[in-house]
Amino acid sequence: MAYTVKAVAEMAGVSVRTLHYYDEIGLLRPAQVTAAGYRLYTDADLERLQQVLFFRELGLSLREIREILDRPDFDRREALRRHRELLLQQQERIRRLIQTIDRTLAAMEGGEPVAGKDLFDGFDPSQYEEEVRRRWGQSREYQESMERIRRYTDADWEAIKAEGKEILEGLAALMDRDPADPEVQSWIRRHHQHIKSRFYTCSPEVYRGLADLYVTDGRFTAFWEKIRPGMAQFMRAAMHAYCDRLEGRQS
Amino acid sequence: MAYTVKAVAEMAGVSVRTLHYYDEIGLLRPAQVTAAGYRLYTDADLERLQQVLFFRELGLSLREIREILDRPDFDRREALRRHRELLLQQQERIRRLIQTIDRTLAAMEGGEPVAGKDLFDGFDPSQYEEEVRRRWGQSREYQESMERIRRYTDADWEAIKAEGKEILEGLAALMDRDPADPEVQSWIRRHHQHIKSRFYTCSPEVYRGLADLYVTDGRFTAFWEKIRPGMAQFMRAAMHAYCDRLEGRQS
DNA sequence: CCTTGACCCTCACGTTACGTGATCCCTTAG
DNA sequence: CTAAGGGATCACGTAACGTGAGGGTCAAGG
Repeated sequence: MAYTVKAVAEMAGVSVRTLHYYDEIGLLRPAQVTAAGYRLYTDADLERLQQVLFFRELGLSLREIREILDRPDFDRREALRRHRELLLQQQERIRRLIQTIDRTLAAMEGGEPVAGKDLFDGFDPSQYEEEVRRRWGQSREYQESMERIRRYTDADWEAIKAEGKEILEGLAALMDRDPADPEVQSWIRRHHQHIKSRFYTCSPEVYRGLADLYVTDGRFTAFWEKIRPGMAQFMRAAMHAYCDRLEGRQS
Repeated sequence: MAYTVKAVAEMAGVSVRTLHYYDEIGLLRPAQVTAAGYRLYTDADLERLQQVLFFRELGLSLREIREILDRPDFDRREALRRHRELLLQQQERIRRLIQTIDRTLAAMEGGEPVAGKDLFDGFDPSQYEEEVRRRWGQSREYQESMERIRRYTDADWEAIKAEGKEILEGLAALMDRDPADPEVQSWIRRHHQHIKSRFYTCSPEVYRGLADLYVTDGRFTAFWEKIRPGMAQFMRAAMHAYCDRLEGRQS
């Protein structure tokens, strides 16, 4: 019925120091202390610890947790709702940070062109080559694609680059429209082969992804990173082209 | 050409203490120190400070910023990309936390029923009454709606509650399907009047929102909070019904 | 020349939620 | 009786400053 610090620490998956600290700040006092100063915890203490850990997991401060647990008249729902608001703000902030980083990366990579085969502005396939090889190296499509690429001349690269630019601008134009719009569907079908030949693989998810381009950046990026590493960066370039167009700038 | 701490602090919008600290840790040493120990900053220092603040804004630690700025061979892009990964992880974590809070709130509110007119499980309109009155109190629809509600008997409330449950389950069933699916469109049209009479207002955005239900939770919530405070909670209840259905549980 | 007020400096402690020793005490098995 | 394996209490370290305390510097006005 009575547990020592070590026992509790192991059961709850926290350190002994943490229990000492919770005792110190009055968040979790052991039910009993022996003459020798040993802390002894009961099942009720364990239950309280579980609650503490739950709220800690949610990101509340220990002070707030103490308020919630000690004051029965404290409005827990209101506290949770307030905390939820904070989390939403953090989420929004992080979203903006990621956006800024993406723009910065794009600018940095625009500033120092890779001079050789920078297919699309801001998309450098060589950077992901290793991972791509690991994931698709065995597939016939990959082999064929590499073979094709090996035979390209400088003029070919120029043509491909121009074509890529066209695709980017097409994507930018698409984002205004309804994905169910037959014109959009037709555009996707028209460019299917181009995209496929360049990116080695194209699953049904990619089509849905193209139609889904207008969704928020967070989901957008996560989606593409899952489907195809490196693709997200290409898609972000398209996003930027779109934003530029919105702002009336000509790229 | 030489600025004192105060001048720099005001220009950059940081505290004097912050400049002291940056000097102390070697992140931003002033170009010159007078015999009396006064720090004097140059334009070059200001420029460096701008860079420091930029990276700080992105959430990098001061140690990392020092590495980035001091080592010209340091791969800034790689550092940014790594940081971006961290941010993505944080984002995912926060998303899960919010989800947990929502479930907790739903459980808490299920645990202590409001006993009176809890229309739908987890949706308590009285909670938002004040805001609703501020925003729509003047409208004729609101007045009429309140008048109707005032005349409801207990049996009416029971019926409405049952109907609400049906709508929730309908929504849950919808989420598997393509929003462009004619059946989905028809469902939305069928229930339009019901939803409208219950929520006082229904704009075209709401229809698009219904069709958009399958998007990620973050965007989902933000969208509904914008369209109609309190609606998000109702919609989340639908989400939970959906999840329960996925897990084979019957609610 | 002296004062006044604005500015500058260097400690040094407080913040959060513990991690990491150092040093010493208690309990129990062999 | 002893050794091992706890347990306890300091006490300092973490990141990025905020917030005084106590004292020096500088330019302008009397």
